[in-house]
Amino acid sequence: MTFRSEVYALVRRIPRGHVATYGQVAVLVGRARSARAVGGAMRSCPDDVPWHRVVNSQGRISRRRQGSGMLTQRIRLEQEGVALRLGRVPLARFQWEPTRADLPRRRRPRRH
DNA sequence: GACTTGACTAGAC
DNA sequence: AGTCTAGCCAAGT
Repeated sequence: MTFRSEVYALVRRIPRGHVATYGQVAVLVGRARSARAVGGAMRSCPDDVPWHRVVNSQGRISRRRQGSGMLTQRIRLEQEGVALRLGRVPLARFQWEPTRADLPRRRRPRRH
C-alpha cells in the first residue's frame, strides 16, 4: 500500500456531514507528520474519494495555488449539511470521530 | 539520488 | 486576530 492509497481509503470512510483535518488524516494513517502530503494526495484523487470532507486544522478550506476548487468544496459541504460559520467549519460540531472499526492498522512511526 | 513543490501546522510575534 | 517562520514529507523531475 502506498501512502496515497491509504489516505484515500481513510478519507472514503469519513461519513457524509462530517469533516476531518489534513493532520487528523495523517495521524489516522499512522504518519502524524505527513499532513502536508495528505494535501498533496487530495490535489489529485480518484472520483470516489470525498476530498471535500478534508479541511485544515482551523476548519477552513485551504487555499489552492490556482483554480476554483475552494468554492466547489464549500458548496459540497453545505449540500451535505456542513454549514460554515465565519468562513470556517465548526470542528467541535462536525469533525469526524472515527471508531476502532474505521481505522487501518497503524504503521510504525518513523524515527529520526 | 538530489532538488523542487505545495489543498499542512504549531509556535512566535 | 493576522502574518511569518521553520519543520515536515510524499511525489514528480
